[in-house]
Amino acid sequence: MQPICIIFRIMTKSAKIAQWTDDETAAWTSLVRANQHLLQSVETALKEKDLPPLTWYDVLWELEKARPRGLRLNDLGSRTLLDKYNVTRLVTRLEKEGLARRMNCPGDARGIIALITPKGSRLRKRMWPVYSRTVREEFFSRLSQGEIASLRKLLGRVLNAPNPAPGRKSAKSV
Amino acid sequence: MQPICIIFRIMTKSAKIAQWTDDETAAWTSLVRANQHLLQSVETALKEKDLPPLTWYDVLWELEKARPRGLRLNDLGSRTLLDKYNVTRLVTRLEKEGLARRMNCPGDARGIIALITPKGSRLRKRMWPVYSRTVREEFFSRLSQGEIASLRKLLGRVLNAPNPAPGRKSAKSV
DNA sequence: GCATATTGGTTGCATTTGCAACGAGGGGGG
DNA sequence: CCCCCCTCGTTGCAAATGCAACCAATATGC
Repeated sequence: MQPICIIFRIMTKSAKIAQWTDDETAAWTSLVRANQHLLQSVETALKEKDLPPLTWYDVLWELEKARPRGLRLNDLGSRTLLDKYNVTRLVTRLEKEGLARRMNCPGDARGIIALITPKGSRLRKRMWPVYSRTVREEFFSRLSQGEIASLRKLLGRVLNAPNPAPGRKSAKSV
Repeated sequence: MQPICIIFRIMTKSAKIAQWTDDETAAWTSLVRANQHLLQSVETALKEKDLPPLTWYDVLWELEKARPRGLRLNDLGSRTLLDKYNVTRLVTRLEKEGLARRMNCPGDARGIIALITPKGSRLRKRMWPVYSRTVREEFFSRLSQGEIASLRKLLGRVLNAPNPAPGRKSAKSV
């Protein structure tokens, strides 16, 4: 009724979305910073022991789990959230180090299957304690089990929401 | 008493740290993935509107807040969690686009102060709605206010914990 | 069956990042 | 004042990343 109300209405049209509460701001920055800090710690710890970066671990781990049949590069990419050109080059590098190898895909002539080698397995096993211990020290040990569970729930909610892709929303890729 | 117990004891010596519960694993991967997904969404949204990447926003925003006295490159780096060589180059790029400028630091001849220009301010203002809306849609809107608050609390705990000495796991760092 | 789109993977090029070394300036102890 | 060491910012070089074009193989439409 009063002018102020009208102004408020008009403002909210465009500004309401743009305004964040204190909690929202802090939650967002904490998320970004916590993640960055943790990843940084892991990378540093790995480097200290002359071990390759975390991305290598992720790939090796996926290949390890996919043993012995291996994994299409495409699937490897979607599991590790790596773009395909990045997968190509990462696998090439792993291959060069003897940690993985490529194989033609039986059913599909354009597909390539990546396999982990014994050397790759051994490297992954050496990386794991460093990775694992850092995350425990910097992350898990600072929260109770219950808190970890609720963190899982909350963050999972952010991820599992149906995400309308720009342009074409796939029905559901579950 | 039983052998199994002894084996367990021995195992835990080295393996306990390395073993993650289901909740721990899921919490960690959710954290990494949620963060990655959100940042990716923001970057995509910005690119769609032909706007510069998120790092530019962060820097511009810090400079905006530091107006009109500006900010030492060093401080700018610590606020944005950027390495110093990265700050140097980012500011150079901004300068080249007329979004910021450098100034000698009065009290300290080796210091450089970065200032935002009006053009920089305008750009930041144009970026904000895109940034803000994406985060709201993909993050805030999927949680209740209470959940956001507890997320803030939990993640804040991860960040604010004092640097613990390695080898000593605090029983409870609450 | 053939033209056309789509998928899977690779590669060249430009941009960005990480690392390590450097130069200039400042602060403290002799 | 001089020397040593530290901080601040920059830069050269190597590696990683993003983008877009590309080829080969498969799926789709007529």
